[in-house]
Amino acid sequence: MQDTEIECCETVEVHEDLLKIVNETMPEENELYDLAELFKVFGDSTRIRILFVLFETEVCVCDLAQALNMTQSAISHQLRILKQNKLVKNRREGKSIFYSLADDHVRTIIAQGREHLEEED
Amino acid sequence: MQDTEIECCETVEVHEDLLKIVNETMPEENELYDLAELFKVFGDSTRIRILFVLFETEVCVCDLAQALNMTQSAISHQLRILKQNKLVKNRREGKSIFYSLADDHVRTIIAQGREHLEEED
DNA sequence: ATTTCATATGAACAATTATTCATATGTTTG
DNA sequence: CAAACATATGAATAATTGTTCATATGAAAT
Repeated sequence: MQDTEIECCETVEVHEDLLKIVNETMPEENELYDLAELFKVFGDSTRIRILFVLFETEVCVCDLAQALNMTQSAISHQLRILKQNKLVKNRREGKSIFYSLADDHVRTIIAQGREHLEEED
Repeated sequence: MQDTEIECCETVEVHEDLLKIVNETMPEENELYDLAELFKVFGDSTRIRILFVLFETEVCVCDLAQALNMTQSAISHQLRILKQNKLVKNRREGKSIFYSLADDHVRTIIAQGREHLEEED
């Protein structure tokens, strides 16, 4: 237990509920951190562009770089981040490495994001 | 039209498809940007914590600050960002301002994020 | 009207991050 | 085995961002 004396802004009855929420329904600190880390991955338009390509087809790094008009290095760095977060997987075929979507949550998450944007005034 | 000579990494047949994808299924530049901006909002654990509280109840700034053990200023800055992105709305009641969820996409997006995390090895 | 309370905001600093450049790894071909 | 090709990675730089501190706004109470 902790020193939880709350006496701000005259709101009296909400406090116990609030503490209950924070203690019971709030995920653990490391899950919150992981969630934020995951969404950071979606928070870059280069990575979003890569994902939109992968929604349609598997593709190698070189083609991705050309299609998105970026350097191979920049794309490679971003693919690494996508892979670390398991949004993307890859396989080797000769000299090339082909990337594809790892997971269908990616589609859902981005679809929900788009819906949210559409509903703006 | 543009100078689209592609001759990298011996992959020959994919190129036309790739260009078709990039030209036809890829959202406009500003939508990509807006999408990334939206997900950046979810990419901070303080804002995630705020949203988890708002999943359960409407709450005023002062109580939020106390519950999350942060300064009023820090919370206020983050609420501003959440509001600008229409994830959150507010109403005045006397001296206090109460914040609540603006939209149910927020729940879906975060739920999908959690599901994705659960599926990790 | 002045003080108090709740919230908002601007400037500054520290920390994080995307891209570039140079180079390393690893596979294939000669 | 050496050269060429596709990709990965480390260091450096520039840009972005979260928090703090100080202060401003705006409503309520005395």
